Amino acid sequence: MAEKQLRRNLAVLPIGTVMKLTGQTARQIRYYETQALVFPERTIGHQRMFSLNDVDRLLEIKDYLAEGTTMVQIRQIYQKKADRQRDKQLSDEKARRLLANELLSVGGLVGQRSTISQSSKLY
Amino acid sequence: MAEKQLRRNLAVLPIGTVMKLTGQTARQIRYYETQALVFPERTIGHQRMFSLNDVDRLLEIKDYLAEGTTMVQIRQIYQKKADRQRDKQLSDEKARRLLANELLSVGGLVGQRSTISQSSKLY
DNA sequence: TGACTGATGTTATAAAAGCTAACATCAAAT
DNA sequence: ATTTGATGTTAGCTTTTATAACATCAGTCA
Repeated sequence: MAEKQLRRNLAVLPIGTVMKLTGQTARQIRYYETQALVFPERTIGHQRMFSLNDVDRLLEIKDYLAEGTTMVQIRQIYQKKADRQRDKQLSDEKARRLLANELLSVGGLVGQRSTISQSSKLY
Repeated sequence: MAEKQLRRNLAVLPIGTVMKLTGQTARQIRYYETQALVFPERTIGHQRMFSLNDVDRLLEIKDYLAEGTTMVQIRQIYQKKADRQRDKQLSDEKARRLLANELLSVGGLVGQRSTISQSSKLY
């Protein structure tokens, strides 16, 4: 019981759902997009589709605004967070590369892969 | 990182999303509803809204049909599952009642409640 | 104080997505 | 040869979403 979960970055929610989930108006949500605070995807017909991560961020934005934080400041907060994230990615990458070299020079066993079960790829 | 999850029975997905998630056509999904295999909720404007549980069930239905199982049979399968579930609910209920009585007759400490954190109720 | 800005409301108009209902198809069962 | 079960297709209508423009209103600041 209780197994598969929705990938948090999968854009599946229309704006109406997001309104209910966040208590924000469509006007607000769309405005936050123009301010580069959230980045919903679009359907072929241009309708916004949000992920759970988007919803979380909107809830955070709500809190920030309630504290009096301005949107420019909020954007900067997320920008810095993204930068740190990017740096971490890079250093992790470097670490992995080093480790891989290490292993290669010793055992030569890189490239082994276990098969991935089908069900885990559904959503 | 990675905390809040979507309640699996919260109806938030429009039929278009469900189509993509299941690979079924709107026609099929709606027909399965007429056959009492899924029970999406409706918006005020009568549009179907599905939960993750609904999506799981639709994927199951897909497998059943591929095996040649008929919809009547599928409905019966779910019916029996629901019946067993109901029985279990009832016997659990009885067990809890007995336990509560037990505790009452000894300590008299029933009715204590811990507060529920706000965030856990968002979705 | 008066103009400006930031955030949101409101309204109009158009397009996309969804709804029901009816008729069509087609393979499998009877 | 019919009937049945599952699905496709089409038409007409409703709901939801989109963009854009104008309105409001509180707070800031010269």
